[in-house]
Amino acid sequence: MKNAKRADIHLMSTSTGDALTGPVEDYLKAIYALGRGTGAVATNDIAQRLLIAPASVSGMVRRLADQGLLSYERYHGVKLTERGRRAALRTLRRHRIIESYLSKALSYPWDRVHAEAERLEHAASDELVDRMASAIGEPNVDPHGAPIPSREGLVDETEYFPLAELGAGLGVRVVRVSDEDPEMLRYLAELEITPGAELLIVSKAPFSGPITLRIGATLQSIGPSLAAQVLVEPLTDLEAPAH
Amino acid sequence: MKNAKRADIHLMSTSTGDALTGPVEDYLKAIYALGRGTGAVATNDIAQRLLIAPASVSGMVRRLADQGLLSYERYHGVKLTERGRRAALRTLRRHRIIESYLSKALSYPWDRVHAEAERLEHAASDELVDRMASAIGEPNVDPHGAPIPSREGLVDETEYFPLAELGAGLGVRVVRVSDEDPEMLRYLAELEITPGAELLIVSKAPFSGPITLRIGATLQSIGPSLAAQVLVEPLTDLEAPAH
DNA sequence: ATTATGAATTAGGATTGCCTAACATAGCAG
DNA sequence: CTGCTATGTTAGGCAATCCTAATTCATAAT
Repeated sequence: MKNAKRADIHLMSTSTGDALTGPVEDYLKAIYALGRGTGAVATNDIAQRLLIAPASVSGMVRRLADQGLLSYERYHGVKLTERGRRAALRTLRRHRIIESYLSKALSYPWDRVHAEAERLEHAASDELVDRMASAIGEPNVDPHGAPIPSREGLVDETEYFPLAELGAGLGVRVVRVSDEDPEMLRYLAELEITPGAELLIVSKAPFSGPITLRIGATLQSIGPSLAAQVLVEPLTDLEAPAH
Repeated sequence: MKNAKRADIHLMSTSTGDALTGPVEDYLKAIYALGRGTGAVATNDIAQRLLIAPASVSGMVRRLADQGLLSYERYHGVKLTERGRRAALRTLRRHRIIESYLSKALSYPWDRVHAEAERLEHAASDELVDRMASAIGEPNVDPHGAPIPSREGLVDETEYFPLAELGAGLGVRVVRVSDEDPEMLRYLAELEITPGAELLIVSKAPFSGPITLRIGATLQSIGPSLAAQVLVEPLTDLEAPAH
């Protein structure tokens, strides 16, 4: 019972009594993202995502397993338990609500909401997050199009297509873009490639060449690595953009 | 140069390049509060305020001195340096802006804004805090009446009188109440003893007895320890409340 | 079946913050 | 001026996280 107070210091999220630290929440988020909810994740991939040495991940992962947040077999990767998954989704909800709130209520620039939310998600109480959500009308997606888990821990897990993988001639609607790189986000905004935008894949140069898109009235070419970060859904013929 | 990354983890406030941890910001705030800006502070008092063992304070205080945030002589208390004072005021500004924002923009209950701000102040960027401030019209005081330091680190340091120290017969305006105890705040709100309220000290029972106040049309008695938490300014005769 | 290669783990450290127990100092009371 | 009591400090530890270096394991290629 000694040192009982210790953990209070970086204690997070003032909520349903878990009390996870910031780093722990980050690990869970990373594992969730890498494993798409369920599915085994390699410790090296966690390390890479969090910019942490692989050795450090081994240690942390053991502790998380002890806490029942994930199951773990030496040398065989990691899988979130139901508790771990719920904790990850709670953090994800916080993150995305905060992003949405910053964007809508405070006109926070969309390329920077991610970084800000990355810190606030560990400090905001459930009450605050809920107030933010209701202040902006309980959105279902964040500014980058990522689905926001419900209070009950349900998420839309629909999978969309990376723009890079679809063929020329197809009309698509942008559903979601990757949110981490501010510079990329600024560029995408400049091209008007944002969630909801409709565009036509005009052509794809071979050998991973540039992809030409018609966006509104203009044509733009983007590289395949950028196109891989843009998730889209095909438009039905009925709603195909006029050409 | 090893372990250079370490500090990034709990790194705060994304700002003018300092990068103080949450605990460090808390120490500086405490020392500022106890020393009223300048003035020597006893390590024991810091310990008491932060609910930390005195021994722990000795250690931390040495580190803060090494970082040039305070000056410190063994056995003779602690004093903020100019840098320390500026850091404390920055945190104080964050705290109070956040409180004000939560209260005004999100209707956050006034007895809980303190606790929430206590965590957010270590995570919010300067940009966010500034956006919050301008969203609510750059307030000068927080919901409890505490003055908000300017971006440049200036604060109104006017001293007011604890209600407990003034004599019967005097008309006063409530300027500020202590913000830490939610229960007390709820009670004060119930009595309508909130910043801006005008009231008349009707009588003071001797031997630290209750103080009777006329608030609007009603009479209320409060104990001296509560009255010590309420700071007021005397009304000029011209604006004395009608009786 | 053996071995190279890459993935993952252990070993050994560092840092921040906090704790308890034991010791030291200052400052006043006599 | 001596000694008590307050207050403060050191000593020794622990827990969370991270790091580098060295080692172990899994597996695919010989």
